[in-house]
Amino acid sequence: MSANLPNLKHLQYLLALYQYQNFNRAADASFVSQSTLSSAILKLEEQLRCQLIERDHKSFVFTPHGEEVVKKARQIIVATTELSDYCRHYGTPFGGNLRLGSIPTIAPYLLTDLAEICQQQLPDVSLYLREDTTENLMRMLADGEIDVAILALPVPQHSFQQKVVGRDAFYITGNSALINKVKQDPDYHQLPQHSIFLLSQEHCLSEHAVSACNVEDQGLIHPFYASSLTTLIQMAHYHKGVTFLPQMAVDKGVVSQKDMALEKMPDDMYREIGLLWRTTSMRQRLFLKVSQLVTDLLDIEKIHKS
Amino acid sequence: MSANLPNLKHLQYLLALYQYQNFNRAADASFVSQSTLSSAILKLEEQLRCQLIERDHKSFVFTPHGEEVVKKARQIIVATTELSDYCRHYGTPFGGNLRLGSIPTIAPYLLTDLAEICQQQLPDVSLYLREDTTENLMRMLADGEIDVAILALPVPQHSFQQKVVGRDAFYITGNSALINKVKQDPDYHQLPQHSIFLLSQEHCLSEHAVSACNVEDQGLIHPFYASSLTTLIQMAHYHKGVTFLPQMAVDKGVVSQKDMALEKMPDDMYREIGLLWRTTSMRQRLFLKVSQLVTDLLDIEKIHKS
DNA sequence: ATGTCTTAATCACTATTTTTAATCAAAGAA
DNA sequence: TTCTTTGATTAAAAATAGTGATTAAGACAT
Repeated sequence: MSANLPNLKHLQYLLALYQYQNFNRAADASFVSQSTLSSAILKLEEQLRCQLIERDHKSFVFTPHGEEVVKKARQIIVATTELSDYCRHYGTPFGGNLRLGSIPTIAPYLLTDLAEICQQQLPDVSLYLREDTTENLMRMLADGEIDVAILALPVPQHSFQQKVVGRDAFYITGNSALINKVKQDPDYHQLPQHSIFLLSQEHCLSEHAVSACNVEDQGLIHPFYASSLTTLIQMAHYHKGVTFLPQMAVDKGVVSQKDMALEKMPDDMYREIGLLWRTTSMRQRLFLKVSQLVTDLLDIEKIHKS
Repeated sequence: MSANLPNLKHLQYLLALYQYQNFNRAADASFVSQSTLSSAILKLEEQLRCQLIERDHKSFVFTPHGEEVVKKARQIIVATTELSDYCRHYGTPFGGNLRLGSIPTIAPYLLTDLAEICQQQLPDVSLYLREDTTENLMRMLADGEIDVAILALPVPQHSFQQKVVGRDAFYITGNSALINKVKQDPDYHQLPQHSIFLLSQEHCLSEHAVSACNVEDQGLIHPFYASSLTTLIQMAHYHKGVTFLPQMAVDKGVVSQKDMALEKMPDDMYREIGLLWRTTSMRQRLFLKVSQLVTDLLDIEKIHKS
């Protein structure tokens, strides 16, 4: 019935070749000789009965078909690695490496606390942290480069397991006069031109803030976009404008300038925080535990606040 | 970085062993000797560093952990088989074997037409049909035993790709006097005790019909449940009761008794028909084509009807 | 008790596959 | 030119998979 399936090692070599686009470097990275890698690819092509790369005497390119095969091969290797890891840590489900990714508007304010709590509650887990954009983290999650992502929801269509771990309220900060104005009448359109400062496009926080406050009007928003929360605050401060901050950043005291006002926004303005992992992962128990820890963390901050 | 992954062949042997629960039979089914299979399992256990089966001198049982490994191994083998199939039929995306499953209240009325249209529109596809319950078909889909399922929606939580292909109206048929009564006043509670006949539990049609008509009242429903639509009709006929039929069955003339009335139910009483396939499949183009064919089929019947 | 089955594990051996080191030919670069 | 870098090729070595025969241990009938 089922046919002659390719060798997993060969699929790994294929992935390395795709990554390095060079036989020698791919071979080095795989700790095998160049000829091993070369013949593995030939063997794969023979076995699958289709051309994966187009050879051009000196160099090569992947065929469109070859790229599809790479994608699928990656899925297979990820799944098998999951199996292997699962077995290696059987008996200690709350152990092993945990590669966790988060976005720049969460990571600095949540992960230090999380790391500390993990060390207490999950002493056998080795935590590896990674900070990147939502988009990149999703790719890394799919490719098995990280195990869990902590993101601001909602996240574009995906097929991961998702667990909501809490809400993170929005705050408005900046020039006291402007803040007071808005505090009395929460209509942002009364603000001066270019007085709202935002993070650059790739940060989902801007999106959330804009949609939460109905300030799509480009005139209000300053055309220069900051690349981190700290520069964002400094910009708003320097130019006497306002900006939006998530509660977890506020709690960590990112607003230290004395002449800056800070107001919590209405209760319905918040972002949801969620944990994501591969549906196929075999470590759901650990991830659920971690999501509980994060939930507790967010709750504690909230209680502490009130 | 990534470890020493198990051999796919070994995983296949493990699946065979799980299926047959016997080394000799599993070895035969895998076309290898018993010693090969035995050492493959040992090798796997050594490589994964965990016990998969508990040996009891003469026989064995899978450990709970071993069963988890089997599940994951099945995923891996399915994915790799998809890869292999995809390559084998590269260039002819509308070719190859198509193993399609459907439920007993759809299959007999839809699949003959579908088979005919497939032969015309997809001459290079070899269609294999399979009839079973929703639950079993979902398992078979997950395990790669079939490629697509045509089911009545909604289907319990799942992680398959789903495409709605049409609506199938409900009809009521049976004793003319009862049907007339209901026709004038669509309250089913006026019907005599035990006058509503249904299919047995495992057919989702009953569920849909019951929830569509609000006849949860057990008194109305006859305690004997039919196991197919034709026996269902005969039961309703013989006992002068009524029953519900899907339009596709009606269109195929399942109600031939002269003294049986047949009425279409209100427009909002229908079941949705959907195609499901593995999200991981590499043949989405084919499946979308097939779902289009089914959509057309259901539409044509509808037009033909009106 | 005794012999016969059936079970999975083990052993010595062979066949196959994978990997290697060394070499080759082609294309650029210095 | 000469040197380097590219991937392919070769033959030999190493690793792995597979085989048949054998073993040990329980099940079961006589």
